[in-house]
Amino acid sequence: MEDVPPSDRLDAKDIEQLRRSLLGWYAQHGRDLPWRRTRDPYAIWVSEIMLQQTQVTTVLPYYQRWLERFPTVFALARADLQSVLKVWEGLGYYARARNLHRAAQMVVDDCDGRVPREVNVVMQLPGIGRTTAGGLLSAAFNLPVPILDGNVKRVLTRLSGSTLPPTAAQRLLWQLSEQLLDRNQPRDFNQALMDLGATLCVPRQPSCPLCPWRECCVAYHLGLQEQIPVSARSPDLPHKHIGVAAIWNDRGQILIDRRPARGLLGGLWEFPGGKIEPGETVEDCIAREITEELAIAIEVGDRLVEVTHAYSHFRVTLYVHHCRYLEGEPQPLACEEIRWVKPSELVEFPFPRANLRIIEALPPTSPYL
DNA sequence: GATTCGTGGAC
DNA sequence: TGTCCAAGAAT
Repeated sequence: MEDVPPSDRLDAKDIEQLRRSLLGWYAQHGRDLPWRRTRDPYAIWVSEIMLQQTQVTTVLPYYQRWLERFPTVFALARADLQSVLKVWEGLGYYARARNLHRAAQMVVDDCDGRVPREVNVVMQLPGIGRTTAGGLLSAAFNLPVPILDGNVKRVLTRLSGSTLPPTAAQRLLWQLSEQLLDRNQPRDFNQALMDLGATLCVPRQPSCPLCPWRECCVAYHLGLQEQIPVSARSPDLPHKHIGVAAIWNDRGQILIDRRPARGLLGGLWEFPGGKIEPGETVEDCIAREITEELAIAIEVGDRLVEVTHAYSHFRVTLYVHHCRYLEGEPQPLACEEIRWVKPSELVEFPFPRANLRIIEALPPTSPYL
């Protein structure tokens, strides 16, 4: 409280007005979303995890498919990780799927399949932080637990006109979120707050004239709604160049490997390859990487496709070549598992997006037969 | 506290 | 076309 000057503090009347106006706006303009039509804590939990750093329109088809494939926490808990990753394929941040799977097993084993109602308990589950805990408990059980996701952060930063440095701002915003939260309707209030940020109080060109909080918004009255919150300049992303091998054996099968369970794209399958060293040709790189990682001999052939892909903190270009398998038993020296599969079988394995584009470019049969 | 985690929408 | 940024958490 020390960092909030008394003159800037909201009094009880302001708070009540803010709650009323927001809930009134939400009743008219709130979005109709599938996870708002259920009170099933598991379904809401799934939506909360999928929505982390991911827009609603992207999540919708995944959410429906997920609940068809894993309708209950029990179904998810007994599924194997590969099938879980397959349903998550394309959604990104795959640790979310691994954590959700593990957390489901914990809830089944320790809580008889019921989602705990205490913040401190749900936050012990992998993949559930403070914001997800608040979203889950308020939406599923109508419990008064605050949230602070990207939308709410932007809304409250503008409302308060805060220009504090990140750490202090974070404290203030959590405090505001908790202070404003309507104890009588925490579910609707939190959902309304997120809708406000997602539909009106957007990063660029917010629709202030339509905003129910216009009168109380410090940024609006200062004309700073475009400047607040201040956006951090993005650092230049490094660009990695990767040689990739589509290795065919004499049975028309192609070699894929499963990445280590943790870290980038953990547990997903890929075509083997590695970074092109300075002064190295793509062909040399592929031959070297395959020797180092799989301990087999190949002949590098024609270029298949070139794929550029942007991750959150770097870019890659994959230079993919057909390769003919010559000899040696493939060893999983830098991966978890190796398989020879027919092209038609590739759809059964979870791949990252960039590799799906390789699969699209792949001929239905080996070019060496 | 700073990094590391994907992918696509929007402009 | 490039850039920002999404219902953040884990390390």
